[in-house]
Order: sequence, then C-alpha cells, then structure tokens
Amino acid sequence: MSLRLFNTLTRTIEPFEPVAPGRVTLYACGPTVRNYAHIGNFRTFLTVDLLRRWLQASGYQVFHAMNLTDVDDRTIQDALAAGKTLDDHVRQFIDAFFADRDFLRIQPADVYPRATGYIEHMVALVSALLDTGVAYRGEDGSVYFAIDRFPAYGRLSQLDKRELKAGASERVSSDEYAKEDARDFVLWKAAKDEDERVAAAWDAPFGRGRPGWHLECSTMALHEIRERFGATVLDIHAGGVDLIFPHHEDEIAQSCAYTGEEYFARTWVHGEFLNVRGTKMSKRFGNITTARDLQEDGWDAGAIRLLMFQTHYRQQLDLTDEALAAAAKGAKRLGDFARRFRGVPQAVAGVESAGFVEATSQLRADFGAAMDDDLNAPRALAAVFDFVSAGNRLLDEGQMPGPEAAAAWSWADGVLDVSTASHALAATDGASGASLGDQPPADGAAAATWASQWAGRRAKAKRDKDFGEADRIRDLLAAAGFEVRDTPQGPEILKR
RNA sequence: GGCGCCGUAGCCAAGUGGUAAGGCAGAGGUCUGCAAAACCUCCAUUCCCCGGUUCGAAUCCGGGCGGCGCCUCCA
Repeated sequence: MSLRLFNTLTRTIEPFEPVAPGRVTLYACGPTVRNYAHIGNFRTFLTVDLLRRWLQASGYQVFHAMNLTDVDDRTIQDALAAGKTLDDHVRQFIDAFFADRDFLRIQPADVYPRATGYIEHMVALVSALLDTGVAYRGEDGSVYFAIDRFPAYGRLSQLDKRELKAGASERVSSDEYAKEDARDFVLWKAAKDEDERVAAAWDAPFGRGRPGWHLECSTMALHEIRERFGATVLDIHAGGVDLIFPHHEDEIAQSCAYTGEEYFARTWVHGEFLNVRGTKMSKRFGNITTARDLQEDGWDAGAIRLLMFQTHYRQQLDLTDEALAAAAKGAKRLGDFARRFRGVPQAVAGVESAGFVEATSQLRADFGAAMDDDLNAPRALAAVFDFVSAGNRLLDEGQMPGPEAAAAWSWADGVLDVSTASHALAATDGASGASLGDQPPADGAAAATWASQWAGRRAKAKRDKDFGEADRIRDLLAAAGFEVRDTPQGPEILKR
C-alpha cells in the first residue's frame, strides 16, 4: 500500500507521487499575523501536521514551508488602528503563533517565510509577468493579472461551471475601473497614504506599492524550492477550503505564467472548516475561540488533537464543550495506556507473547491502510484504540510486549500524538512530621513534591485502616488536580 | 441565482453495492477497604423522508425536507 490523497485539482483520490522520488516539498498557507489565530485556523494547521508526519513516517524526506502573511489589507488596517508600524504590530502575533503551535504539538515547519522578507523576489516576479504580457499596469498605478491571457484559469475552482452571483462583483467595484476585466486580480497595489504611515510600501520599477496577497505565496513557495532543490513545481500545496478560490486559483495563474510549468503544485490538499454551532468560526460572526482560550480553560493538547483527528479532514467539524470533554477522556485513556505500556518490562525479541505479536501486526496493517487512504485518521484512531484494548487485556494477563510492539506503538503515536501527557509521580514514602498545607504551592515542582508527600501519608493511613483520612487526602489531591490510583505496585499519582 | 458539501445510536464519528468500525455517555459483572484505572458482557434489524435500479443499497439514480460552505485578499 502507498499513500493516496484527494487532489482538489482533479476532485479525485489519486496515488501520491512526488516529483523527485523520496522527497516531498510541502507548502501550506499559514496565518495572517494580525491577531491570535483561532482554533479553526489551527484545525487546518493540524491537518497539515498530520499530513507531514504521515509523509515522514512513510519514509519521505519532507521539506515543509509555511508562510506568515504579514502584509495585506487587514494587517495594515490593524497596525494603523494600533498606531504602530506594520512590523511592530505583527511581531507579537508571530510569537503568539509559535507558542500556540508548540502547545498544540504541531511540528515546526522547516521555514516560515514572511512576506515582507521577499519583496525583491515579488518585484522580480511581477516584472517578469509584465514582460510576458499577462500582467498590465492599471490606471490606478496598480499591476493586475489578465486572466483571459491565461487559458488554464479556473481549473482548480472549476470556474467554468460557475456563474457569478448577480451583484457579487459590486463589492470589488472600487478598483474595477482600473482593470481591463472586472475579474482580473491585483499583483501589486499602488502605495496609498495608509500604507506609507505603517511603513508598508516599497519601491519597484513599475511603481511604489506593496504586494497583493496571492503574489506573496507564489513567490515564497517558488523561491524556497528553487533555492533548495532547483525545483519549479511543488509536490503538495495545502490550505483551508476557503482558499481554493480565489487565493489558490490566482497563485496557480501567477506561478505557472511565470515558470511555464503546467502545475504550480501537483497535489492540492484542502482542509474543511471547524464550525461553532454549525457555522464557520470567523471573526465576523463573533464566534472565535483561540488556541490560548482552550489552553487557559485547561484543555490538554492531546484532547484537542484527538477531537480534530476523530473527524476526517475533509468533513466539517463542530466544536462543542461536550465533544471536547469526550475527546479529553479518550486522550486520557490513551495516555494512561502509553504510560502503562512503556513502564512494563519488555520481552526479548523473538519471544514476545503471541497475543502481542498479533495485536502489533493488526495495528501496523490497519493504521497504515487507514492513513494511506487519504489520511483517514478516524479509522487510524480506531486501530489505535483496538490496540489499547488488546494491550490492556494482555498486560492484565501478564503477557509481555516485545520491541516490535513498542516500535509499532511509537510509530502510530508519533503520527497522531493524541495522548494526554500527564506525568506519573512517585509517592514519598513514610512522609510524616512536618505540617502540610491543604493547598498546593503555586510552583509546579513544589506542587508535585507536595502531592507526593500527601500520597505518602495516604498510603500510611490506608495501612493503618484509617480509610476516612485516606479518602479525605484523595479528595484534597483531586481538588488540586492530582489523581491517585492504587496499583499492585503501590500508589500512582497523575497530574492532570 | 451558480457551484459544491453534509444529514449514521443519547453525543462525536468511520463506512460509499454484500449485510453497521472506533470514542464518549449508559447498564450489568470481575477486581478494590471504598474508589479510580483496567478487563468481560450488553447497548442502531438500521443509516433524514419518499420513490426507483439491483439477487442485495447507509452506500447508485430521481424527487423532497433540513444544515453548511464558496462565488475576488477568510484556515
């Protein structure tokens, strides 16, 4: 079996084959860094993370680039409102984006090109397009792309099958007079006073101004893969479904007109929306939840990842507290199993129990087949849960897993990374004497010591058959976020 | 108005022609001082509705009903 992916270009699931064997160039549209990215944005980034991890697990060398849109209409507007330069305004949100990415355990991309760092390359690209004649200067000083000079225009979004809503073009009428055709899109926007005020204007042979949004992605993607690999075609370009038209359509037009290639990207992968009560999460609906909101509410990253991956990436997903809570339970079950599984003595290769050999090959086969089938994470997850059930049963029976089982688990867990990461602490033995407060210290490490000491006292109370005291301590620890479990090896403390 | 997606148990969700995965919740049991965790058993004769094709349909076709997205700078 090998990977098959749904390609928006053809609207079919096709075998994935990179341009260069063994290597994959993956470009994903990243956030516009004008505020905190919401969890809907992150659903797409988590889908990209899943894709990237599966490609790596499948043996590909992946080059992953994700851009940061740091200059567009909205960033300029917001910088203006904040009374800052564009660069000053945007910096804090770039830091926040990286922090949120780390919280969600999204593997860092190889490069995060910022649009403002590639202005000279964008200027070069526009110049080339002007030279070939597919671009022209409008009466307003901006440069536009003439879509009727690019016959393949509309292929990705299947524009030929669509018809514009009557009046839909009124929204863009402001610069319509400057264009030869109302449907032409802007490559380079002539500098306005607002742009100058936030330092978002650059000189160019065809006039001072700033890049259009679509131009940014084309330029950065092409520049990165040409510099590194001498390539002019991406293997995979990913993003949210809303970017299919016009953003990705326009990227294709510019890029292909520039490189002369038939494709800008061989495969186009688009992730569906995360909704709130049935409607897409969007600032204009006022239904935003950010990654940091979830973090502050105490949700584990494993739970959030599990929630996302429990639904196929091409299906819409509704975010609710109930769904999140259910996912948190599931993630905890996985985390508990992972700790138990790793903590158990391992059999030497070749003599592991038949039960584990069976469960391991089942996991390998089912998980791999599911992921290869257009990243069917929900099914892959079912394989993982099946392995957990079998594994727990086998461990209860006293059977020992071997290195094969451990490797298979790490392989699957390394792709999804959906387990709750809680840490088991040892109970401090025979703790007594010094007084212990009912409230944990604020410091994390001190709180862990505090919990260990209380757990030690509970163990003693149990030995003394003082169950009232033992239960009181268990409640007290629970209130502080620590869970105590009695195992055959003694008490185990888990930090939520 | 055009293009497209979706409707599966109390909730989330796979499955797209061969007789309903998985998670959460729930019920009973084993274990336990009691719990928790874990394990075992049970939990949709049925997949929005109505027709049709077929030996066979949640899956294909037609028609409804309901929800959602895109249609020029939204992940």
